[in-house]
Amino acid sequence: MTFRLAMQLIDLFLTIKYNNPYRFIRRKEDKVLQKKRISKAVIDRLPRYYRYLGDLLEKDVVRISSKELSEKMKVTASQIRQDLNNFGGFGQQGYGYNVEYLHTEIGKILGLDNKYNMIIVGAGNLGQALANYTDFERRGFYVKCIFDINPRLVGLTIRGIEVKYIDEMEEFVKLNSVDIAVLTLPKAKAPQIASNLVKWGVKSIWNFAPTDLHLHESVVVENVHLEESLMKLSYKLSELQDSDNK
Amino acid sequence: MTFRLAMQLIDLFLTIKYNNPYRFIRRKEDKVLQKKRISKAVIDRLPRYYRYLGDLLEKDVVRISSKELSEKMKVTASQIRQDLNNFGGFGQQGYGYNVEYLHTEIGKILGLDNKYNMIIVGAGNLGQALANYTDFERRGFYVKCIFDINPRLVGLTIRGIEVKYIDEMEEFVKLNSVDIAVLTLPKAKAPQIASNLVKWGVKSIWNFAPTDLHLHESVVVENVHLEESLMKLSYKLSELQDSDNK
DNA sequence: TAGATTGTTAATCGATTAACAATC
DNA sequence: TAGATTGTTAATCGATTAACAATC
Repeated sequence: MTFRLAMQLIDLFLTIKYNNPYRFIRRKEDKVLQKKRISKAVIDRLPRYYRYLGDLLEKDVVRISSKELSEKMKVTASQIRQDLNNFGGFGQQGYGYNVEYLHTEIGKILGLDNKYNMIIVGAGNLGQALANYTDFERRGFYVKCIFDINPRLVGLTIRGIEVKYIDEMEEFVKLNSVDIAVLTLPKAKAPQIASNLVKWGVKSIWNFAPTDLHLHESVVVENVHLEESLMKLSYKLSELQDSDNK
Repeated sequence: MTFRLAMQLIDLFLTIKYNNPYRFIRRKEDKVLQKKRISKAVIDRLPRYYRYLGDLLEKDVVRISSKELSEKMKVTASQIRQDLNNFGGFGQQGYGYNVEYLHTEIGKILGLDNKYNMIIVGAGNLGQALANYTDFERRGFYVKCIFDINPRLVGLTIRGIEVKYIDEMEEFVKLNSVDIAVLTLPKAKAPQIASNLVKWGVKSIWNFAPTDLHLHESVVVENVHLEESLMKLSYKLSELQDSDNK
């Protein structure tokens, strides 16, 4: 009862001072209670911030201002501050941001303070390459098993990770908590296998097959379409040649 | 002289009919002469249109309306029409779009009617995986040579493509027309090697090293940052769990 | 305290969607 | 011709940038 009264007094005060009623209440709702939706554009930039902060950390840089960081990253300081303030105030007026703290906090936002179990489906060249990539483990992503349909690949071991026959996948997924399934297989097989994996309890798909997967909205899908990336490159190349010819 | 007079008459006519002076001339400038800048968002979507049209083509679909396509691709029909009309009118009122024609035209816009010579720098797992990927050739991207610093990899042959010692790269690039260099090497070495490649005449870089390359603006760089893609996935996963807990 | 730099509001810019006349 | 669907303008929406008061 006294709390409510106090809030009302604060509101009154703010109303008079800023001509802006319910400011205090509104802010609380926005950030703490409502958890407003973050735009895709912001999320796309977060890993890049994380990478730059990691690089600074390696160089033992202790603090950085949004202006300095903006010059390194070739974005505006405004955008950096705006982006970060979606998640909270990580800086300090007159000082800037503490590099280690901000790095850690963005890591938490990205979910890098968790551990993730992955399986790779498709032990072809790309699947093997990803299994060999040790950097993922540093961020908490662990490849637990690889599956393939080709008997010649079954039994292989990559960095201690076994390649099993695809028929064993259902049991494995049901017995183990698999957070992420990496699909490095032909596009014809991807939709069916993805759908099964989800049925068996996999929560997210890192999809390298050149097709869009239409799964239940609660399933997280992140696509890596290499061919599309290469096409964008060739678009830019042709554009360049066109302007040269003028 | 008569041409100019005719144009002026058309202008006059349009001015009276549409109360919109110089419409004819303006359109010509916009699309044919001026070649207005296409936004990144549009270019990002082009390869996806290309892929869907390719799929339709395989299923022998002859025509498609923006509405039908929009339902398949889960975008708005408006966006499709708006996107395509950046490059020209490919459709026909009352009919829609001819799938094969549109596919070919988007291919041309993406520069897929050209051939590109590529080299891969870094014959590790990812480099080898990309060298083995035959689908690129179908689109006109040819891997001519692979280079590595590791003597144990030098001499290897992948699909007939030789792995050469990195010291031979300068000569190779200068003697052959290399359009695209694929960087699948550690981030520490990427900036220096990229800079050298550009000096020797390479026009574009497909960069898989987890770092941003700062090269002359005339050089096309397309990044594939796998780790960042995985972080976006883990962000979405944590977001999901947060909302489950509510 | 003075200077610096954030957090945040307001202004601008650009991209998406809606609407509809043109036209096949 | 009537129906369908584009190409294109206008309206809306969202994201980026600018500005500045708050404050370390």
